[in-house]
Parts: sequence; structure tokens; C-alpha cells
Amino acid sequence: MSQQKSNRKRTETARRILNTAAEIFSESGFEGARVDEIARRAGVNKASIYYHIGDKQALYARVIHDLFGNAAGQMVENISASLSPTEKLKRYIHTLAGIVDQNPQIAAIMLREQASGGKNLPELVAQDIAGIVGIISGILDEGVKEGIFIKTKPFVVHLMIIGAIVLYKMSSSIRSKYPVLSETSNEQKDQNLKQAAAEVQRLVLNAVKK
Amino acid sequence: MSQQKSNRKRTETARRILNTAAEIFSESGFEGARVDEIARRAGVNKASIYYHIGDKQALYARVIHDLFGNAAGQMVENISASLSPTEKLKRYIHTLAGIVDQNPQIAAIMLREQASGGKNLPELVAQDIAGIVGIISGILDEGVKEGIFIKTKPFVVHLMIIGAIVLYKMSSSIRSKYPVLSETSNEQKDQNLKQAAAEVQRLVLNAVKK
Amino acid sequence: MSQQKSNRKRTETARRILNTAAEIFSESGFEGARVDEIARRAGVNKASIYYHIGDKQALYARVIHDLFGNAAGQMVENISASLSPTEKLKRYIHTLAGIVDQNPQIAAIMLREQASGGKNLPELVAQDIAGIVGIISGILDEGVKEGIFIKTKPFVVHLMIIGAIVLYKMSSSIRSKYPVLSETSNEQKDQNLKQAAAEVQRLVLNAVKK
Amino acid sequence: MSQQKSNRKRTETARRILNTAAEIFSESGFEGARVDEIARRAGVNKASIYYHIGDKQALYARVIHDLFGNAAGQMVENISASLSPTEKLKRYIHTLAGIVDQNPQIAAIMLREQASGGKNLPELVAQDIAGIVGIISGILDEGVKEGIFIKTKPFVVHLMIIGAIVLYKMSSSIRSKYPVLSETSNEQKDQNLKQAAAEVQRLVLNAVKK
DNA sequence: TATGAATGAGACTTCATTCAT
DNA sequence: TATGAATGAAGTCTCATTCAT
Repeated sequence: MSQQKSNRKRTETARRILNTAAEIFSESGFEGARVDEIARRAGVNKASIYYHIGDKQALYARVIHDLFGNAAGQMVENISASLSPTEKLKRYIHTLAGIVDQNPQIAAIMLREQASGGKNLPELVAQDIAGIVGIISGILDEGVKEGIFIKTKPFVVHLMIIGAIVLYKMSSSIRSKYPVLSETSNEQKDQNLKQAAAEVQRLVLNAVKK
Repeated sequence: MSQQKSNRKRTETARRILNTAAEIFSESGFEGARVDEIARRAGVNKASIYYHIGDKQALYARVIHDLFGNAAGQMVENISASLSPTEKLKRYIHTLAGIVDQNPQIAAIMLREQASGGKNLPELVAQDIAGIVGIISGILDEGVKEGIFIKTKPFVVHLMIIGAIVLYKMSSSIRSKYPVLSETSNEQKDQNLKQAAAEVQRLVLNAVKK
Repeated sequence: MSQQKSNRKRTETARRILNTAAEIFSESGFEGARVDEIARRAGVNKASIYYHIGDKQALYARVIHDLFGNAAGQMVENISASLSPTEKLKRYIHTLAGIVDQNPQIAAIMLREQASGGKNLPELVAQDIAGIVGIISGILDEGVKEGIFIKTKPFVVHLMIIGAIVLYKMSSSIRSKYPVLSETSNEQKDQNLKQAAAEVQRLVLNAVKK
Repeated sequence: MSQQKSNRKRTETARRILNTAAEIFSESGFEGARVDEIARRAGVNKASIYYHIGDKQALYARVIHDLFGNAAGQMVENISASLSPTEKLKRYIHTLAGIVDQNPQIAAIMLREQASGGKNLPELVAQDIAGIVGIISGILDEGVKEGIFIKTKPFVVHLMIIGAIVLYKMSSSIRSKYPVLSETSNEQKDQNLKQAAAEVQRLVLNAVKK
């Protein structure tokens, strides 16, 4: 009983730390994030972070592992084997958009990891990402075999999709800060990621369909 | 004469500082970059940086203004008004790839700026970027008017293109660090940005053509 | 009965804490020792230490009191009044060596206390040490009175003896770490404290005998 | 000219840091010493220590290297080859006492190094110490060959000498703090290291002479 | 008694920036 | 202009101690 309560307390504190850390790493990056700030916003003592999780590096590792591991899992779950390649591709894009929408931190972290060449990326997480790339490769190959997709470089298709979605997600803040970036196109109100994802679906299907 | 020499030396020193700074900001981001390291690698005294350019923020501003301003200029130059929308779109992608290829630092910096919501992005640079977005909007609109492109959200198309190219560029290092990321696709040797850009051209044209 | 068991358990826990603390204070000194480490190695919860013994200072006091108090007692016991001064002196050295050999921690702690000028030395322990010094003073005085020893400064003799024995004990580890320290003399295998003590006996007797 | 002044300033600051550090390491040991305190007492900014010397470990290494290296040099200088073994032995003890007297920090640091098994002792310093041990070994061997010394374990003789001198030096503070330690012997006023060294000379010569 | 969690104070170290020459 | 030195602010991490159960 008291064990239970204690466990709940332990995980609750750790969870609060991890969530706050995800936010702050996402806002400021690994180097820009301040452990003090994480503790302050999480409402815990700074030493608690070291007690429960470990140093800044370990904290970062936990955060991105949780984020990306979860994402990979969702992706696998959502794409049932029985679907047609076309439907799978749509689901893939939809799911990706959903993940990014529900975990707003994932977009920024992914971009920064790409920018730094994965300097802080633990092996485990690299595998999660590789899994996601593997899925789309499979879908495209399948489509080619069924004669409904043209032959493409799957990695490039993957980058187009993920690039469009992640950058769209991120651009909302930059666009609101620098209206000049939206003025040129006439879709200011279109900050809805769902709609952008639908557009990506349409464009990508056009691109790969025979 | 000595004035001239002094001027040349002055600009030469400044140039060396700026080039080194571009490298290091690109490798490590604004927060991760160390003024000491920039001075060391540029072979100048640390105080020289403050004398010639200013503080870290000013240095960063100069670097990205040089990088992006130049890019916008190249883009305008390369897309002559007389071309067909299809040809313009191809040129646009080709030019973008060329810029990224010739200025390897631009990719990482752009990603990090996106990630941080343009926290360190000066107005001037935002305008440069807006210019680039404006160009593709124009191309797509023109194609729609001529009846050869379907109606699309230009901003999404832009993100697909730039995302694919920039991420492809960056992914080379991350892929070589984590081979697992390449294993799934069979295009390891394909690390050539030119080829990826050609693929992007083909896919995007498929996507927008009527 | 349960009271008894509880008492036994209580003292057993305290004993385990004290033994471990002695080890760790000996290895690392007061400042270098970590309460966490003591708890870990003793297999008890950190708070237990505070409950059973007290804070770090109190723990240290207990440890050295146990160590030195015991030593003083042994010394008194071993030197029966009926012996000749020569025999007493031999016994004194022999006993000292025995104490140091059986309580390996005592050597390091004594050196560090000397080094710090007894900063952490409780009065009680100082008296224990004074007792030991008193004993050899008595022996030497007695020998002088009996006309078999020359007149000496007893404190210096004491320092020679204790210095040789304690430093010999400690030097084993430093010599094995830095073989260069043993190379110069040809007695590498001679790391036996007993043999060194015999040599000290011989030398000291030579030194003080008429 | 300005170079000279700058050099002087540089070495002067470094010297001040090093001297203060020697004091504080001697008072408190490596773990007990506080970098803040060193900076404060040296009258320099804390960051200056890192600029001029390096981190705490490096600072400690420099301090003991200066101390022990200097000591080894003095010892070699003072013992001219032409002297008799007896005279050399006296000089050896005298010089040791002189070194300890002039560098009060050396005694405490040496004791603590012995206590910790040379945990923080750089190789270079170990060699300095080995050199000192080598000298007395040589002296005793020479005396044996000339038939004026008995055969002894040189390392033990060395420990007796250095133990007596170093402990005597250190004991002054502990004795003044705990008068009980002096009461038993009647030589309170004898805190003069010179006199103690003379006594050591006499005793050691008695001990080793045939 | 025993223990996991919490915490404030403080330790070491780094860094951008400025100073003095 | 150029540079070695200096510095204050801040950042990461540790540790003895206490709390709450």
C-alpha cells in the first residue's frame, strides 16, 4: 500500500521532470536548455533531477527515447498489413502528422538532431527512427511490386513527407513571428496541420502513382 | 597604399572570422558554439572578434545574413522570367540543391532556426527567406494559370522541396554514424545530393502536374 | 526476547556502519569520504546512519575513538611492569606494529590527522594518543635511571618508531603503484610489516643503548 | 619591453596562485581545499586559476611538483660526493630538516599523500621522491662497504628519519592545540625543528654505526 | 526502525565579454 | 589593431542532511 503510494510518487515526479524537460529541450535544444529552468518549471528541486534521472545527458536521452520510441510504436500499430499500398501510404502520412501534432516537442528535437548530425542521439533512438524509415520503404516497394507505384528512391520520399510535416509544424511559430513569411502565400489561416497533411497525402500520391 | 593594405587586412581578418563562425555555428548551433573556439580556429585573438564584428549575437547575425542573403540572390538570378513554369520549377529545385551543396553550413543553420522558431533570426534574414518562398508561389500560380499545374498549397510544396533537400544533405553524416539508418533502403552509395535533387524534381513535377 | 533481538540487530547495524566508515575514512579522509558511499557499502539506508550514529562528524569521532582507544588499551596490557626497559621497548614496538597490522585503517587516519593538525580530533582521542606517548617516555626514563639507555628526547624516539611503522604500512600501496619507489632499494619482497618492525626494534635499541 | 612586463605579470599571478594553493592544500588536503578560497586568498579571480593553471587537479599537480622537485634538487646539491658516509648521513638529515622547515607545506602534503596511497600523485613527483630514497640507500651502502655502518634495510632507515622529521614538524600545531600531548614529556619549549633534527642525527648514527 | 524522496547550500568549471597595453 | 589577462555571471553537478511514511 505505502509501496504503491511511494511508487506513484516516484513515477509522478519523474514524469513531471521528463515532461518539462521535453518542453524545454524542444524550445531551446540540448545546449540551450538549462537544468535550473527544467527544475523550476517542473516544480522540483534541482537535485531531484539528478536523483531520479541522472545528468543532463541522461535526461535528454530519456526524453528523446520516450518520444521517438513511442512514435515508432504508434506507426507500426496504425498500419495494418491488410491495407493496400495506397491506403498504407495515406495512413503513414496521417499517422506521422498525428504524432507530430500530439507531441509538439518531437518536431523541434528532430530538426535539431538532424542539424547536429545526431551528436546526442543514442543508438536506441537511431533504431526507432530507422524503423520508421523502414516502414515507408516497405510500403513503396510493395506498391511497385503491385504495379501501382513508380519506382522511387524511398529515402527521398520519406524526407519529403517528414520534411513537409515537421517544417509545417514548426513554421507556425516562425510565421506568426515574421508575418512577412505568410504574406506571400495566401493561406495564413491554414495553420492547421491536419489540412497540410491532407495536402501532403495528395501530393505524394500524385508523385508516386503510376 | 598602407591604408589599402590595412583595409585589405581588415577585411581579410573579418572574412576569416566569418567563415570560421559559419562553420562552427553550423556544427554546434548558436548556444553550442564557443567564441573561444571560433577565435582559435580562425587563428585570431578572441578580442579581435569583438573589435571587428561585435558580440556573439552580432557575429551570428552577420553569418546568417551572408548565407541567406546570398542564397536569395542566386535564386532570383537563376530563374529567368522567360522560362516555362515547368522549367522554372526544375530550376528552382536545382538551384536550391546547388546552394545547399555549395554552402554546407546553410542546411544545419536553417534546421536549427526552424527548430527554435527563429529566436535568433533577424528581420532582414526573414525577408530573404520570404523572398524564396515568394518565388515558388509565383511559379506555381503561373503554372495553374497556364493550366499545366493543379492548384496546390504553395507553402506545402515549398516545404516538401526544401525539406527533402536540406534533410538529405544533413542525413549524410547521421547515416554514416548510424548505418542502421541506411540499411533499410538500398541506396547507400547514393549520397550524392545532385541525384537526390533530380529525384525531387521528378517527384514534385509528378505531384503538381495536371 | 524480542527486545534482545532488537538490541542485537541495533548494535549489529551500528557495528556494520562503523566498520565500513572506518574503511572509507581511512581510504579517503574525512573530507573525501562520502556518506552515500558508506551507506552503500555498509548495506544500510543513508538515513540509518543519522538515526544510529549521527552526522558525519559524529561518525568520524566514533570511528577514531574506537580505533585509538582500543590501541591505547592494547598497549597498556602488553607491557607488564615487571619487564626490563629493553624488553619493554621491544614490546612497545612490537605491539605498535601489531596494532597497525590488525587495524589497517589506523595508519592512514593517523597520518591525515597529523597532517591536518588534529582539526577533527576529539579531546578524548588526544588523550588516548597522549597515553601512548606517555608509555614510551616512561620506558626511556626508566632505562636511563637504570643506566642502560642514553638520555634522549623521548618524543623524538616515539616519532621515529611510529613514523617508521606507520609509513612502512602505508608505503606498501604507494610502492606497488609506483614501482620506481621500490626499485632503488632491493627489498621489494620485504613488504612484511613484521620484518620491518624487527628492523625498527634493532635500530632503535642500537640508538638508545649505552 | 611590454613583453617583459606582460611576462612578469603572468608569472607573478601564476606564482601567487601557486603559493596560495600550496598553503591551502597543505592546510586542508586536496578534497578539503576550496578553489574559491584559493582564489580569494591569492587575490585573483577564480577564473584566473583556470586560465593560468587549469583545474583543481592540475593545480595540485603543479604545487606538489614544485615542492618535491625543488626538494629533490636541494638534496642532491647538498650532499657532495667527497664526504664520508657519516658526514653524508648527517647532511642528509640536516637537509631534510631544512627543506621541511623552509617549506612548511611539504610535511602535511607528504603525510596526506602517504595516507591516500598516492592517489593524486603524478608520476613525475613519484620519481622525485624515489630519487630522495635512492640517495640514502646509496649512503648506507657506501658505509657498509667502508665497514663503518652495519647492514640495514635502507628503506626502514629512511622512514625513521623522514617520519621523525615530518611528524615533529606537524606535531607542533597538534601539541599546541592539545597540551595534553606535550605534558607527558618535558620538552614543550623544544619545538625547534633544528634541535629535533640534531637528535635524529645522533640517534640514527648510533643506530647504524658499527 | 527503516527507507525512498527531497532539498539547500555550495563545489567545480565554463563562458562571453571587457581591460590594459 | 592586436593580444594576453582578467572577471562576473552563470551553469552543471554533488553532498550532507532532513522529511515523510
